[in-house]
Parts: sequence; structure tokens; C-alpha cells
Amino acid sequence: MIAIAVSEEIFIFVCKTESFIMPKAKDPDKAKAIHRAAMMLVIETGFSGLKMADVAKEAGMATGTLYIYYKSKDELINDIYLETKKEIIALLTNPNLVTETFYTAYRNRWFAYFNYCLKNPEKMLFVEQFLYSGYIEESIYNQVEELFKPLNQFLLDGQKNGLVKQLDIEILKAQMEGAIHEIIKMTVKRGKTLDAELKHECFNMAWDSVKQ
Amino acid sequence: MIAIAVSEEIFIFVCKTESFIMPKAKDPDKAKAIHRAAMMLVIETGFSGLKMADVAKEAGMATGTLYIYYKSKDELINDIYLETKKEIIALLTNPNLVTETFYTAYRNRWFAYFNYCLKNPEKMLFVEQFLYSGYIEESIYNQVEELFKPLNQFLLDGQKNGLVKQLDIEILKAQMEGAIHEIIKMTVKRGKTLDAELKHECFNMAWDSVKQ
Amino acid sequence: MIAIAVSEEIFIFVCKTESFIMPKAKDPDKAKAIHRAAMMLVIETGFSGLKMADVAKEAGMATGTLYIYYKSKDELINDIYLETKKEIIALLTNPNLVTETFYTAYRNRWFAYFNYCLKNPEKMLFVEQFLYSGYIEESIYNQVEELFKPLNQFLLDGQKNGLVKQLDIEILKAQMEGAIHEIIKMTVKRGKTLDAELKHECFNMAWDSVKQ
Amino acid sequence: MIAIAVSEEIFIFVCKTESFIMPKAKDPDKAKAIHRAAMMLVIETGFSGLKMADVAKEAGMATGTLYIYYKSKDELINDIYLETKKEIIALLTNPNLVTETFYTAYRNRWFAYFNYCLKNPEKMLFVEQFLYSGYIEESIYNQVEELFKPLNQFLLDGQKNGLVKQLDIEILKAQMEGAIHEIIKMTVKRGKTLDAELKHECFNMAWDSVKQ
DNA sequence: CATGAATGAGAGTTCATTCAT
DNA sequence: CATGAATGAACTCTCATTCAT
Repeated sequence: MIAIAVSEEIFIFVCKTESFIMPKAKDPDKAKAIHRAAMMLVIETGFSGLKMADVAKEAGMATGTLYIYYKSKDELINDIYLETKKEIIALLTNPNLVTETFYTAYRNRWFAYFNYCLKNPEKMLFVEQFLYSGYIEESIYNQVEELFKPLNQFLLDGQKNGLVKQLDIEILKAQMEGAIHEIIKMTVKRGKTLDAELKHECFNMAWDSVKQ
Repeated sequence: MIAIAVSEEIFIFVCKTESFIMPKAKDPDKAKAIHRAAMMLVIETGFSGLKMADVAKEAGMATGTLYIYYKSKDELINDIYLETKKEIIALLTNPNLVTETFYTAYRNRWFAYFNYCLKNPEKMLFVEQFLYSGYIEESIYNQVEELFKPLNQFLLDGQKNGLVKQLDIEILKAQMEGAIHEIIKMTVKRGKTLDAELKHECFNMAWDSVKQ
Repeated sequence: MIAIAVSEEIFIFVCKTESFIMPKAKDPDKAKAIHRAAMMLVIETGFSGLKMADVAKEAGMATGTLYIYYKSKDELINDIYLETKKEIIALLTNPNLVTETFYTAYRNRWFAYFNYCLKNPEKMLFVEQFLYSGYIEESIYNQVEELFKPLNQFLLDGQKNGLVKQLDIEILKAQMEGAIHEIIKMTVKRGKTLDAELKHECFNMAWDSVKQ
Repeated sequence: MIAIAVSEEIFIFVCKTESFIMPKAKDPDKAKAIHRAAMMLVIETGFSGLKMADVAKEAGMATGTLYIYYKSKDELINDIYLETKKEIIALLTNPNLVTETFYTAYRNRWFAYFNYCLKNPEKMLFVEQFLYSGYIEESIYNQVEELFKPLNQFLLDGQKNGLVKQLDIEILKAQMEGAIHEIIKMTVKRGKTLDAELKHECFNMAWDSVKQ
């Protein structure tokens, strides 16, 4: 390693990385492992059955380690919610989904979300359960509300063009989201699988319900 | 209550009747009061926040009294679920709902359930949350499944007559139930009220989604 | 038991005490047992070694029971302090201690406190340790300060009559209290006993130090 | 600190010297920094509130570093006690304090200790608290006892010459030490300052209490 | 039957200590 | 030698359940 004095207080060090002690950063994979473990356990046993000791064991670490990454059980749970919601928003605002016609754009979004839920039922269930778990913190709730606002515009455009029923946007969203969630839940609960055709029929129901 | 010592062993107590526990016969209303209290508290604080002491307080009795009516917290919660589900089944199999055409019969049933949820959101929410609370006992779950089977016939008839989409009955039910629940939840959360017209539009969405 | 209706809502009940279910009151002896146990353990192991489980065991009850009487460990410790300080104040403001001359009154007070400390070294030690334990709550501290103020007047009178050195009252009190505590601590630590004569010589030191 | 990648393996770091850990010989000041930090924190938060992580932070180093200088928290605390006591003994056995008359020698010693406590209240408080903290190790306690013995001779000489009250030496020491500590504690607690005159009056109290 | 103080197993969290970097 | 993330035993506190009154 070479040290060059620039001034009395400022130095330049040139060195190979491995010979320089990098401050050991908090392991970003650990936070994700904790997320995953906690989410799975919530689905298995509910929020009331979630124990930090179990999360630690499932994530392959000591209990104390959880508290390096999250201040408390509450914070952990709220953070999982927030991160999952952000993931969903990123998914639904993906520019790739935008297409020429409203119908195809709607279909793209519906399938994106439907497939996401089908692939990550634990995430969908977690988010659903969370809202009535008693763990939610208002600030987190509001933050998520804010993030979702841009998505409303899409449906408003559909209404303006006379393609979507003239109803409160929140009702339209509830209709679609509620149906998707319930279908996925039923699917998981009964161990069913949905082939492409079945998915398309589910989509048709969704479209039929909201189309003008 | 005022206590006046007449002698070392004899006291006079002056009190309002309700603050003096008169020995009385087993109160059949108590079980219902416990139900109501527990359900409200689950909605407010989630299953993880439900404490027997709070249930007792909310129901206006001592903790010990709860255990006269229910063997345990688990049993209490499962019983609430079972009773609520029975109430819903009774509602949906009410002979008054049967009418000439499939459409009107469907409409009657949809409105019956929708209005029930709107009037008793705590019951609907309790039932929804319960399934993933970790409290559910398999025997109770199976019992409820059994009770609901007769209702499927109604939709099967609709399909036979070409009025309802040719889809797995469970998917159809999930579509309808999920949408209703989500709309009600949104309504409650945002403090909205639904007038007759709005309800009808919600029904239209439901009908559009399942009709052939 | 005889019940006499005074009005529709007010009743008079006359009964032998044992035939009337008295609401089971929190046992006042338990609170004292907890005090005693906690105090002893603090002296033995210091505040840092005080464990609620040990307090419970020493007091002959379950851990949970402690929390019926005290909201937290902090509150328990602060309450012990407050109660002990109140006891000391009651002792020092006992009208029996007042006598004709300032000297005899001072002597009475000094001996009252010295003997109290000698008989209850654990209380004295607890109070001494407490102030720097990190457990003290400001409100409790202020409350005690307030209660002690009346005692200052006694020394002020001594100064007015030219019997006591003209020094800040707080310094005079510190001189006396510090000396007493340290002598008692030494006595306890070394397992010494103080006979009447020795006590009197200790008093003479105290008096010599403050007298004009 | 700024890191600039020159290649995949070579980096340039620009930083203020103090934020870059230069490999250096074992720093003899570190043990003292740890002492100071621990002592301050004990005074602020008591022994029960002393955390090794806080000591490290206060001393400007990592937790692990503490364990290079001290085997354990216990050892650290006991070492602080021992070192402080040694410092006090060195102070009181300073040959400069010896003078012609017993009175002036006594006065010199009293002022030396009083001023030491006034200047280092944290040390005095630490030592006071330590004895009842539950951390003390018997070997350390005995070692300190042994070191203090020579000081007794001084008072014994005073008694032989009829200048000091004929009382157990330990009682005399307790009287003096207790008074000094309590006056200093009061001073610190109330934010008072003691001028030369006031100090002298404190000394007079001390002298009056022990003089024959 | 009704009460609520008492119980104690079990949960969340902390923190002295270790060790790979 | 210095670091600080990781560890897990041990602590405080909670709460479902019991039982004497």
C-alpha cells in the first residue's frame, strides 16, 4: 500500500483491495433471508404464531442477529410489508406493460399481478393478513397509499375512453384485487394448478366485470 | 358500595343492585357477549393482539368467567368461526331467496351476502382472518366445508342452463366472494357508504364476471 | 343474609362477613414482602445483579405476581426508595423528638436516625446506592426533595440561636448524614457492634462538627 | 472516505488520517481511554446501565478492542477500582504532605483528598458505588485493604499525642471520609462551587469532629 | 356461577463475548 | 492489533389458565 500526503490531514492510499480492511458491511443477503423466513412462517402459523426464535432458526442464524437488521419484531413485519408492496408497485409500473390499446395494457397488468401472486402466494397472503394483524404502523400504511396513487391514472384513462365502468376507482380496484387474491388462495389451499387456459378464463371474468 | 360494621362479624352493605352479584341462573346471553367482544377485539387488534383479559373486560365480566363458557382461547375462537359460518349458511340457504329465474335467485343471494357483510363487517373480517390465523382446527374447517357443499348445486344448475361460465365452481365462488369482501373492506377502511345504486353496480360487476 | 329494598335501585344487605364474598383485595403484605426481598437482594448483589426472578423467589411467589403489584422493575425500585424515604421522614419529624433545648432535640434526632440506620442497614444502603443506580426517576427524586424541606427549618433555628455553624444547610446535612452512613457501613462490613458509649462518642463527633 | 476504483483490484482511498486505521504499535493510552469512558458512564447510568458497547463508543473504538486490553467487563471494572485506589493512596502518602505539626499534616491530607474528590468526582463516586455493585472481587478488595493500612499510623500518632479523640481508627476514618464524600456529592448534584473559605469551613467541621 | 389474584411457561429483547476479516 | 457482525444465554415482562374465595 502506498500513502501519499496531500495535506497534513488528507492522505491518498493506493492499495489492493484485499490488503485493505474493508469495514465489514451488514450482509444484505441476511436481511432478505430474514424476510423470507418470517414471511413463510407467517403464512404457516399466522402473525400470532410468529416467534422471533423461529424466524432466526428458519433463516439460519441466531436470534440476536435479527436485531442487528431490525429494531424489533414490529419493524421487521412492517418492513416486509413495505418491501413487498414496493416490489408489486415496481411490477405494475414496469414500462414493458404499456402497449397500444387499453385492453392489452390492462391484460398485461392483470397477468403480471396474477402471475406474481401465483408464484409468490406467501407474499400476497402476507400483505393481505398484515392489514388486519394489528402490527401495521400508520406511517407505513400512508407511505404505501402514496406509492399506489400513480396506478389509479391508468384506470381513469380507461374510464375517460369509455372502456371501463364509471365507478369509484377504489371499488374497481377492490373488485379486481379481491377476486385475484381469493382465486389464488383457493388454488393454493386446494393444491390446484392453473394452466394457461384457466388463467385466461380468470382474466376474462376480471375483464367482464370492469369493462363498460 | 358502602360497608357499615354493626359488630365485628355483622356488616351492613348498601349498594346499587347491579354492583352486587346476585346469585342467578346461568346466563345464556353471556356466551354471545363473549362472542361479540372477542370478534370486535380481533378486528381492532388482530388475532395476535387478542387477550382473554381484554375479552372479559369488553364483555363486562371477569377472566375466570370466560372459562365457564369456553374451555380455552382456541375453542372460543374456533367456536366464533363455526357459529358465524353457520349464520352465513343459514342466510344463503334461506328459502325466501329462491325465485323463478336463475338471475333473480343469484341476485337475491348476492345481495343477501353483500348486505350481511356490509352490516357485519366484523364477522366477515373475522372469518377471513381466521383461516390464516394459525388458530383453526382441522375438524372445524372440515365441518364448515361440509356445510357449504349444498350451495354449490345452485351454481352447477346455472352452468347446466348455460347461464354461468363453464369454470371450476371453486373459481367462480372465489371470484365472487373475493370481490365482495374486498369491496366491503375498502368501504369500511375508507369510511365510505354505499347507496342502493352503487350496490347495484357492484352486483353488475359480479354478474358480468360470472355470466356466460 | 337479609336484603332490604330501600328503593328500586338501592338495597341494604345485612350479613355476616364470611357469608359475603368480599372482593379479593390485593394483598398488602405481598407488596411489603416484595419490598423486603428486593432490598435484601440489592444489598447482596447490587442493582446490576437484581433479577426479578430472584425477587419473586425470595418473596415466595411467582414472577408474574410481582407485576400485579408493580408495573415494572423500575417502578418497584423507585417505590422502595420512596417508601423508605417516607419512613425516614416520619421518623425524623416524630413530635416525640422535640424537646426544650436545641441540643437535646438535635441529639434525639441524631440518635433516632443513627439507630434507624444501624437497625436497618439494608434500607440505608439501598437509599444510598439508589441515587446513582441509574434507576431513579426525576419525579420521585423531586417528590422526596419536597418532603425533606421541612426538616431544614430545625437547623436554621439552631443557626439563628448561634448554636450551629453559619454554613449552607445542605453542607451541614451532608456532613452529618455522610458521617453516619459511612460509620454504619464500616460497622456492618467489619461485623462490629456499637455499644451505648461508642454511639455516644459518634454523636459527640457529629455535634462537635456542627456546633458553633 | 472516498474510494476510487483504478482497476478491479486496485483502489484509491482518500481520507482524513484519523478515519483510516494506521497499523500502529499497541497504544498505551487506550487502556486509560477505556478507564475514563467506563468511569464516566458508570456515573451517568450506574453499574446496571454500563454496557461494553457504550464504553467502546465513548472511548472511540470497537467493542472487540476492549477485550484486547481487558479480559472481561468484571476485570475492567475491578481494574478501574484498583487503579483509582492506588492513585488515592499515592496522593495521601505523598511525602510533601508531611509537616512539623500534626494539625498541619492533617490539614494537608484533608485538603489533598478533598480537592482530589472535588476535581475527580467521577472517581470518588465510582469507588463508592463499586463496593456495593456486586462486581467486586475479594482479592481486589483485600489488596486495597492492605495498601491502606500504612495510613492508619498517622492517626494513631495523633491519638498518642492526645490530639485526636480516642476512638476506633476505622470510626474516625469513616467520619471523615463519609463527610467529605457526602459534601462533594451534594456539591456536584446541586451544581454548587466551593470557594477557599467554604472549603476551610468544611475542614473545620472535619477537624472539630476528630480533635480531642 | 362468578371473581380476579396468582401462576409460570414462554415470548421479545439485550448485551458480554467471540472471531473472521 | 483493530474491527463490528454474529452469537445465544439470560433477562424482563406477558398472558392463558387456574382456583380459593
